[in-house]
Amino acid sequence: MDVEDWLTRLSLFKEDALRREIIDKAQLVEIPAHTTILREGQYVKTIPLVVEGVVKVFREEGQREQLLYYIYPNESCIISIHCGFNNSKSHVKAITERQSTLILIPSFESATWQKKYPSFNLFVLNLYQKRFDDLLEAYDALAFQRLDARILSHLEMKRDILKISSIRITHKALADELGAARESVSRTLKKLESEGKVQLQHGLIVLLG
Amino acid sequence: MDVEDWLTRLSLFKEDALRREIIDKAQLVEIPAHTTILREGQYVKTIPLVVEGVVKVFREEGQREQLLYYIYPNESCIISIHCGFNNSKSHVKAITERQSTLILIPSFESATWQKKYPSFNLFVLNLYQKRFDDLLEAYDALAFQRLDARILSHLEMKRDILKISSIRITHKALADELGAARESVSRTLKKLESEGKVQLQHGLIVLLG
DNA sequence: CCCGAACTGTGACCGACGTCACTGAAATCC
DNA sequence: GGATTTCAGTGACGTCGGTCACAGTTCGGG
Repeated sequence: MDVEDWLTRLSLFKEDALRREIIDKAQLVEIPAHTTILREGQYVKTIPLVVEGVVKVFREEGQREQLLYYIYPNESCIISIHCGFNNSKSHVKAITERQSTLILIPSFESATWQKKYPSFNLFVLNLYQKRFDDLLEAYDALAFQRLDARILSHLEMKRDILKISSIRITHKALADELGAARESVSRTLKKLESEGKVQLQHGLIVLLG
Repeated sequence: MDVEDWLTRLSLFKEDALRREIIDKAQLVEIPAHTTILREGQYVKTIPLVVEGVVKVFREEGQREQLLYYIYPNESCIISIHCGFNNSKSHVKAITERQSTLILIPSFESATWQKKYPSFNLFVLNLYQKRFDDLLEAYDALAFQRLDARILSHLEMKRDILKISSIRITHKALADELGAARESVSRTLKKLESEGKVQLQHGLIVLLG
């Protein structure tokens, strides 16, 4: 599979001229799991379009991290586009959650392409919309929900995406994603288990109900 | 001042045809302070473009509210556009902070206008960018900052906008904007006063330093 | 100028969650 | 199959901020 194959499959960009420009200027990369693809304070020169795998985007401060959202196939990181536009630094970090395939599109073209190609403009716009929703949801969770509810909905989200109700994750990793302490997560999971909402095994959480 | 006058003054929309469409279909309204212009669960039919005054946008859940951002002159609420686009319900509330003048633009046109008029497209895009930043900042504050820091930066933000370092606000109102309890805000303000960072008078907070 | 309403200050208390310090259990690796 | 690393469970305790209950202060209108 090369860039052209993926573009055809994604059918995100309608105009032939746009596809040709992307094929010409973008490169396809395979990235192993748990690799940083965007760090804080970095100027962003490419838009990473995820075609396979998952990328996690989060804020980091000191020891704590706070998940913003995940990027799934067919999507990209709005923040890259955002920073490319404003020529500003990134305030977030992005790492691959597992082995992933990305198309790296140079971002300096994006403003031009948005003017020239309606489908590229729509792509960016849809992305902003989606991320805005994601962010609003994340904000909401932080502002109004307690840890038990946050854990549960986080797990449900994972289940819906992976389409498996047995989620392979350690308490530590879960805690990190939620910006919480491992001990609190362990305790809360125990509570959820006693309430019959999950079932716990070593390195594995099974959602019930 | 009518819609046409304001549009000329704002110089946000370049195309004559677009301006004519807006003048034709939009209406200018004066809204008193503290009036709800968008409530939760409502389908949104108009884009409120603020030309004078300030509008506060926030999430509400039970008794607590949580500020998302303010809309100042020349800006609009991205959520209205967002909901118009997806024909989805609003998840936020918006109220005027003071007497405000708005241009209400019917939102069902917005998708068309974005295709037809570059300046309208840019307007929407810039709005998404700005709000995305605002939201990210709000999220950050919630995730990583304690009340004293949040109060201080909130006040500084107000100062920068109003260009006055004496901010006329009650502790209750400030607490609401931060989604905190009044007593905590009062106590924290006292602490900030003893640290020489602010000066307190009845209904007034003066930023020092 | 007085009274009631709105605003502010403060103590007592509590709940949620973070931190520290362990212990025990599973998994992994020679 | 023991040793080591990683993961999970748990008690003790601290901190931040919310809630409750009131008291004191300031303001604005009749």
